Amino acid sequence: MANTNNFKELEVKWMKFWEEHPELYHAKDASDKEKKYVLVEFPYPSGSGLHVGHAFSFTGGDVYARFKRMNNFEVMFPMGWDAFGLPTENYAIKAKRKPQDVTKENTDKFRSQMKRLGFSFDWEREVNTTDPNYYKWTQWIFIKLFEKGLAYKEEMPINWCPSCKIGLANEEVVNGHCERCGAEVSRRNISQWIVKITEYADKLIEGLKETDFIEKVKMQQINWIGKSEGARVRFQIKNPLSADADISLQKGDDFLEVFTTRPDTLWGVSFMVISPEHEFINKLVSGSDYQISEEQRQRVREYVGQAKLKSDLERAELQKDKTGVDTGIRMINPVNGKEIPLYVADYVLMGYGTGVVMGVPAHDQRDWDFAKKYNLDIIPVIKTETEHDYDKEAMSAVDEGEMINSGEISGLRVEEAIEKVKSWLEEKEIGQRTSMYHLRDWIFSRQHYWGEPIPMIFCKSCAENQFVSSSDVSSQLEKYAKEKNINIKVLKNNPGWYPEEENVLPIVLPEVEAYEPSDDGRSPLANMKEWVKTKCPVCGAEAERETDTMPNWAGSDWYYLAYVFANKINKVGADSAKATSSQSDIVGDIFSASRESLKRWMPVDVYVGGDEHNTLHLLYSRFIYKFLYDLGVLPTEHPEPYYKRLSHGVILGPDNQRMSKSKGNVIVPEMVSEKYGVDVVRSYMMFMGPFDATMAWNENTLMGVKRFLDRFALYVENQIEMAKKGGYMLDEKLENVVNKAIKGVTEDIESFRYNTAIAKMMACLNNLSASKQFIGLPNVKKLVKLLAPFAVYGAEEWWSLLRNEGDEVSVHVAQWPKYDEKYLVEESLSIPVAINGKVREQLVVATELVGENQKIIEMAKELGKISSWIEGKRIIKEIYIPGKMVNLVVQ
RNA sequence: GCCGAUGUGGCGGAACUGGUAGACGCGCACGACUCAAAAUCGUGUUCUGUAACCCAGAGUGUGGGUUCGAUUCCCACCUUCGGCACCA
Repeated sequence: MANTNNFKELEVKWMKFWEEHPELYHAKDASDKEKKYVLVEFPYPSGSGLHVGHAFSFTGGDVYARFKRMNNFEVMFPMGWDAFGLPTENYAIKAKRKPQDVTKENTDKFRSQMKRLGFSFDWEREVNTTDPNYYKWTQWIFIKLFEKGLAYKEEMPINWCPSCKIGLANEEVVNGHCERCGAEVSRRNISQWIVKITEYADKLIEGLKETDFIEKVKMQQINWIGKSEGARVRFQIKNPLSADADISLQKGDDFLEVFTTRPDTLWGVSFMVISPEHEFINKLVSGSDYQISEEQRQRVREYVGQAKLKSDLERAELQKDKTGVDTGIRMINPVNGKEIPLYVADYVLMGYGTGVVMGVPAHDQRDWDFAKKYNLDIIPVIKTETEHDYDKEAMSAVDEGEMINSGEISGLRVEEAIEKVKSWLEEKEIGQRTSMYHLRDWIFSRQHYWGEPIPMIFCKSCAENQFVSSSDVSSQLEKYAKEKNINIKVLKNNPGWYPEEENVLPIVLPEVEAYEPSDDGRSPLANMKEWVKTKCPVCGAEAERETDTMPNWAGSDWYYLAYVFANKINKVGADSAKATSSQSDIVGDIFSASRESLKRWMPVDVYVGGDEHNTLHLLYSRFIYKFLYDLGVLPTEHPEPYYKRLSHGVILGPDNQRMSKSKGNVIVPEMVSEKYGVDVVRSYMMFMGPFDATMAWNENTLMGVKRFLDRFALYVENQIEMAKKGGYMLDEKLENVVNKAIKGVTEDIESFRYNTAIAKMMACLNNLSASKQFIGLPNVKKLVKLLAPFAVYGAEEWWSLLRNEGDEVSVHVAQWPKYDEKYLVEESLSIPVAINGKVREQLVVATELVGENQKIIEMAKELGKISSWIEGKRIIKEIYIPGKMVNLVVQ
């Protein structure tokens, strides 16, 4: 019998059975059933195997998938491997092995551990990002990004991790340190591929409305994108030395542009500040084009020099103490013609806005700090009902009130003023409405081996010839652009760069001798001279392949789509050497070839993942989905990849600390399963607390769950014995217990409240076993089904003992039990009776009397304790909430 | 500092739209079984007062408010956690 002591035997038995019946968990493309796409984040297959976090979140997804499957949905619950990445590469270097082989080993290990834990993954849809037939399409997507002008090459300072020897995206730098290894990040100039995710900033905000993510996740996404609406405003530079001086600013020769979210405060501007990195500063200190004294020029030069020495981190740390220098330049405020000084100060960032800000000390704390220090005017332009002391601090972030000291807009309310000034700026062509984003473009190049090669070719000859405007090359380029349907601008913006021909994809990672990245920042692939050498698709000259690879995110940006047509991704394992580039059955791209399947399965209904991926992975993958959608290869109507996002919690070690090898508090699911059985571990993890909570592992609580499962097993056994003896009286009360459990468990699983679902089954079993009566085998079967999503092995065993002719071969595809309303109604119920809101006694009434309000109140008053409570007192109010309670207000 | 959460017994946590606070589990106490222990089973378990109760009072971070009635709604504050941080 299936108690938790012979669990090993059962696990072996049923694992084998499921292995022989893959159709149980296979998601059919063609089926009359409604679809349900349940996705859990695919893991990075590390060498140490599945950890508790994996087991926990996968179980959460698995319970839901099984539940939906039993509720007659065609469920897709796939699994794959996000297998590119540094740990494998580092391990391979150390162990002198091929990353491909290491990956194969790790994924095999993960797969078998997952099978043991009883996850109902559809293994026919397994994908692996390092499979050349998978990354063929990752590369294809990149080519499309390039063709649409969303990927460009740029020489730019990047965040460089000296320890990992890799460029990092802004998103991967945490407080100036490498997210992965913690080393301090420095700056380095490297030519990088950049993806223009900023182009989708608005769509990524808008799209959130179409999802059912929890508020927290939506806020994280919105904050990360950081949209501010405002206006650009041009301020004239007063009195340049000569009108035709060789000064080129952003849009002309004699003005500087600022970005402001509050154009209404323009009358309060008493100075301007420019960032030390601004191009104008270079011109100012090096030339003699502006009428400022040599002394001032020298002071600016010194200040800029000092600012350069500070790291971003230092600059941020010194935020309270604002420093700056008057440049000597005077600006003209366009709204009132007032002359104001231009300062240079490092609290103004070059990377946001225009690198120049207007100082409104009365209404911005930073400007106020600066104005106080340099004794600049503080001009209030907004008046609110409360008095404000401008000597103490700024009155910042005021979004209501009345404009004052502001010429023709004085008297307007703030919102009106903002609108009016914006229109006025546009009318007079001094500025225009615009938005700024905190989100930066996405640095897509990595200088490592174990990643997808970026499928681009660089032709030096083309790059050079384009600029000497050889008409011959130019026409060839135009011809190529036309043929490939690429906007010629894209090619001109990236001189010499062309995508690989689609029909040669995938560009397979060659096997190299050494995987170590070089200190000069080039990827190990650069050493593969033969591989690097190729022909220019435009001029035919000798050209070079890109040697950078893609970031980790690339493969996970579209994997939820890959599952849908996994059968078309010709799996050849992780061994690139055996890869074939021909997939004759696919004409054009695999997305278009899979329209029907995509239509059927997308979007993902429930996406289970960790908080750590709520910003980056979610944002990147939503971006790629939207891009593919706009490209027209996704046939879905929903412009978002995931409908619901579920953020799973974290399991801490028994000491209430995050698990780590150094603390020695790591719980390994495989070991615990070995000791107590998979069913116990799964059920315990789901019982610990809410699915999204942070909880400490506690073996005592686990023992409680084990006891429950043992008692359940014993109960089933006893019931079967009783059935053999035959003849039983149906007890309505027990029917009520069973049906209440069905209702409760069903509702709880539906809303991912697994902990209370299990609690309800415990309560149910406690009630049933207390009675020691036979409840009938059909009822026993119902209970087994309720437990099936959690205790997958035990349930299968009990089912095999209980099933009749014609029943499903596996409990996991059996019909989920339905409760019967008639058993939910109890004969009588007990209504609490309160005096002044405090419950004093229970009134037991027959259910059919519940609606008779007056009668109930009278009965309540007659109860012994109640009558003594109200004796001699005046009843002011009598309240009866039908079926819920009686409250008598007395004085 | 800003944004978002969070706070309930000795502990993990229940209480879904305001209606019996503490489900379920752990722990603890007592009892049964046992030579004994473990395991298992049974009973009790928010706190205070009482030998004890069908007794009384207090009680969901703090202070106020709305209500017949508040863990739940409103206001102010505090704690802890997560994210962002000179973003103009």
